[in-house]
Amino acid sequence: MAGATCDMSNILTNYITTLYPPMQGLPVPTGPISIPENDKFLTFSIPEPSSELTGDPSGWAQNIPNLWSRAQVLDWFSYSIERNKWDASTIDLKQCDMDGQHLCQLSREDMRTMFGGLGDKLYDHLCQLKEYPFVWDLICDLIRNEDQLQQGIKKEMDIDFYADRTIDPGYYSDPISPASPASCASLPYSPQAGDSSAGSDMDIKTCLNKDVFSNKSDGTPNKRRRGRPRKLNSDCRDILETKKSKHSARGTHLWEFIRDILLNPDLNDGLLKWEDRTEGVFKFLRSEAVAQLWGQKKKNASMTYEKLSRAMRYYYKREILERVDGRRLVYKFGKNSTGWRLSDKVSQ
DNA sequence: CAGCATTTTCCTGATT
DNA sequence: CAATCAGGAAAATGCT
Repeated sequence: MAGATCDMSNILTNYITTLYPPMQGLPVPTGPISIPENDKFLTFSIPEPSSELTGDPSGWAQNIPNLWSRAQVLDWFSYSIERNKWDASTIDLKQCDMDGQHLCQLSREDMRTMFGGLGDKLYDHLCQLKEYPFVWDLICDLIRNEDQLQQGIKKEMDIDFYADRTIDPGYYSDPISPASPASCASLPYSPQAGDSSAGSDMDIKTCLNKDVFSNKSDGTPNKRRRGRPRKLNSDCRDILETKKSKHSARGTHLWEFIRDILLNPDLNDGLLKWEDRTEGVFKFLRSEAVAQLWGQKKKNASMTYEKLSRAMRYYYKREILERVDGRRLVYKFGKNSTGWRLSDKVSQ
């Protein structure tokens, strides 16, 4: 795959923004990226993104938030205010004077107190940025597995990259939100109007406005949820979803969701663990927490491990998972799953 | 609109 | 006993 590096880097850039809408419009890191391959390193060059806005004068997007300088923090605030079409005069800029480390220590509540309705947006975006390194890990993983990369790109691009540039807000609300252990994980499920990170520019303002008053006034068609209707009562947690945009599944099937958590041990806050990395055997450590996250992704607060596991069992027949007998909470990836293997020695 | 894919929900019964 | 596992059924939603 030596000669293909140039093409590959272009593809990668597209791939990233396609797969991770939260990164849309963000400056993608440029320059060389090295991936260990056997005992040498392969170096790819990531070109300047050709996308529209690249408003990042101080380079905050090139770094993880923790490492931001005061200037970069300030820049990020400006960017966010602009991006959310927020009225800058309502923000006290003195509050923005802090370094990245300080910024990262703020809780969602802090943000709300300091920045009102914008607080949630800021907090969510920050969570995404913290996950940035993970995105690169994933990309590296994909590169190592050329097959998978090709397939993935083809699939994703066929579907929506060339089709239209409208990003489905519900699609990638949180790439791997089990990440951000300290911050996001401890949050109670917070059902903002629309997905908070629903970055799609088109209705971000609407979302913001709804956020403030959001009481699920009606008028919304209120579609039914996927699956057989619940029997009744359960939990009348109906604070959810103001509107359900399109669908959310595409590209994020349950097994992929599980795989992606597994692939990111640093940020995988003890949710799942590999039992046998090479064989693809893994175990749920916090089954209900994983189910909740899955539910969050699908905007379904009533997801439980019980139901999630039913879906997992359906994978046996399709050989996406293999059965592991006698071991509770243990599953194994099957031959029809991809993207989890460490050394999928790719044929030349 | 039909039919398919992929869940989601429920349920009964068996195991751990 | 509480969690899980096993699957069958039925139903929902998006896609082709």
